Amino acid sequence: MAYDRITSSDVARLAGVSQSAVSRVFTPGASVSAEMTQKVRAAAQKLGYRPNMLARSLITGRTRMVGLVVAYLENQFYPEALEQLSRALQQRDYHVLIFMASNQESDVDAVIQQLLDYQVDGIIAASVSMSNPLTTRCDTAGIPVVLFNRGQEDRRLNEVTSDNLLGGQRVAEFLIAGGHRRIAHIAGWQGASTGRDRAEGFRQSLQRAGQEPFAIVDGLYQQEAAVRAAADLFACAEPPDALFVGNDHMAFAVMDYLRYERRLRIPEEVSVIGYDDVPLAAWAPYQLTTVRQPLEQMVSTTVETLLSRIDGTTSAPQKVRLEGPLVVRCSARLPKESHARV
Amino acid sequence: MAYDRITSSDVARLAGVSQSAVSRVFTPGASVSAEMTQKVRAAAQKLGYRPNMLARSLITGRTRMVGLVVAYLENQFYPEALEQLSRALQQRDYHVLIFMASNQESDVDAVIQQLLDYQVDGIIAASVSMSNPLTTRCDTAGIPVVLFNRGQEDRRLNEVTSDNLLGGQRVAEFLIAGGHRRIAHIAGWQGASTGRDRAEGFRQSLQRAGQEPFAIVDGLYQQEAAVRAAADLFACAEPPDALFVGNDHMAFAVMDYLRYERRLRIPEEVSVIGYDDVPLAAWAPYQLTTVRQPLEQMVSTTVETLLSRIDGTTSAPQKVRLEGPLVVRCSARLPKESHARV
DNA sequence: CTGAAAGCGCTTACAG
DNA sequence: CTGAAAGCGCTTACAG
Repeated sequence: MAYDRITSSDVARLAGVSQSAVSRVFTPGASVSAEMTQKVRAAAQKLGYRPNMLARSLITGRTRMVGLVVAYLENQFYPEALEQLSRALQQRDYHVLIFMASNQESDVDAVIQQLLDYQVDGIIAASVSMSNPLTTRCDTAGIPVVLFNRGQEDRRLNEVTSDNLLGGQRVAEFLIAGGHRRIAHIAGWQGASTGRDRAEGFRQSLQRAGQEPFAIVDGLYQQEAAVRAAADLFACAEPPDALFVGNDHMAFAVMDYLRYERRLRIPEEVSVIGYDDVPLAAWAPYQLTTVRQPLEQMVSTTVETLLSRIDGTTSAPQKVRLEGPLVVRCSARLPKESHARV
Repeated sequence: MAYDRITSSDVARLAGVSQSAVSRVFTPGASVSAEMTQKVRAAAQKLGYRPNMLARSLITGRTRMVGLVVAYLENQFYPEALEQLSRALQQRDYHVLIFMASNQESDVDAVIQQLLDYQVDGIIAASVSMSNPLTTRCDTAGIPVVLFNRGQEDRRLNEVTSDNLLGGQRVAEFLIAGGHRRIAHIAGWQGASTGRDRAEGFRQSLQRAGQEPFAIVDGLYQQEAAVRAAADLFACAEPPDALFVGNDHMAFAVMDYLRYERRLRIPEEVSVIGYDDVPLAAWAPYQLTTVRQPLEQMVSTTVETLLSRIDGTTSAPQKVRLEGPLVVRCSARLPKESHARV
């Protein structure tokens, strides 16, 4: 290094005390006299000294870094989650090492391995799944991981999701109550628990009401795929009168397609309901009726869960499912006796 | 630690070699025989050993971590930038320590100080400014910082921006050519170089054409402030016939206000032009004419600049200004002899 | 409360 | 090419 950093020994020399004393002054809870504290702080100040976190971490076994794995930031839900997660962690004096991953498991695994190399204290995986071997690695290394907005059948993994099954049910019920009879679902990616659960809830409620779904197609959480699906759905003579789209992100693209390409009026000619309630859903051009994911709660639960596992307070992995309301706006026809359900 | 990690000594013992040998096998470019490599790798494999990056960093003085400071992820420009920046860095085997900061300088400073504590190799500050003392700290510590999408008068800082002055000029010229005579500017935050430069370019071109701006008001890069400004502008008898809005994010809110609150048709009754060309600008409801920020180039330039400064290849800080085109869509009236200028 | 010493898990001259 | 040893910048028992 061309630049010589200032170490605790430099401070000790200047203050005329031992290096251990300097260390203690910067270790909360260590026993040091007021006089010592003052002398050391003065010297540290003068030299611009700050403890090297790396060296500290090597000994304490704690880096106060949390790894965050995230897939795509295109869907507005994720930047929001990322921002809130970061802020919450920052507030508790944890820092975020971020990794972008594709949905491919091999990619996720590589990324998590690197996180482990950096000795993060815990991992938050947002909307990606982990392989079994990697989960084992984290487990034996004692690094807790919590899955954010994604479920996976592994008891070693913590999970925070919203109640997607219930959400899917509510959408179907609302649409049925609105008098729709040809209800289709452009589903979230069926490789993800969220996509599957929402579809399953939808299916259940329809069946309970004695209706057949018009169709259920996988939109893969991608706008292009969703629009293609919509195009197929509306190519026939008797198209759907309602569309449940697996998330808001796809729903926006579908709405644009329906209005601008097919010249359909929403909700007069076709109702559309989304999932997530991202900020855009409330904007004037969309006014999307959608199921809200309780982001704040999801974030705080995720952070609490992770930190308490890091502290060793909680021993058993938790699977938390949070409820979110259907937010009624103008993209879907209202039930006869319209009562806003927020 | 309840969990004992596997160290190079463990591997050395199992392989029957020295600890240094193990280290060499995992150090690219070190001289080791094929036989040694094979023995060590086998043992490492068996134990699941991976070098501890922290310990390595302590010696090498390089963490291969880059600090990224970002303010708000609400404006779609930033998640995009963040994603691309992360991926580019990841590809070059650097990792991103992310911090959210407000626009307050004190907050930014605190955050950067923490980045320094973690011994990051370099810092990217997206749309935030740094105080002088902090810049000095980074400088004496030998930590290069590059300002992304923000300029600041300090020769020690690297900078990557688009040519905001030119962009502002082009917008004004386009609007003038379109026959507008009452052109207002809801500017980007005047506390930021981007906001100031865009406004200045706008002013210059108007003046050159012998026009007075209808008004220039600070929109603070916030949607609420921008809408308030628009409300004021349109409260009078003879409102503007064109609006240059300081970024797309504000422009969307302003368009919604104009259309849904004031029932104005765009561009028939009023033209709107934005800045950034985020993905949303191309969506059907907006079709926003806007100046593109060449994000890919900005990202790659930022990464190149930072890494070459980290490597010590480049010694003098660079200020790079990249040009971006005016993307003509449908939110602003076209000049008489309409020739698409992309 | 304070200091001398050991050690966290590595890399890197230094001999051989 | 390989090993023994020093050392990166800290924390933390251990004596006093």
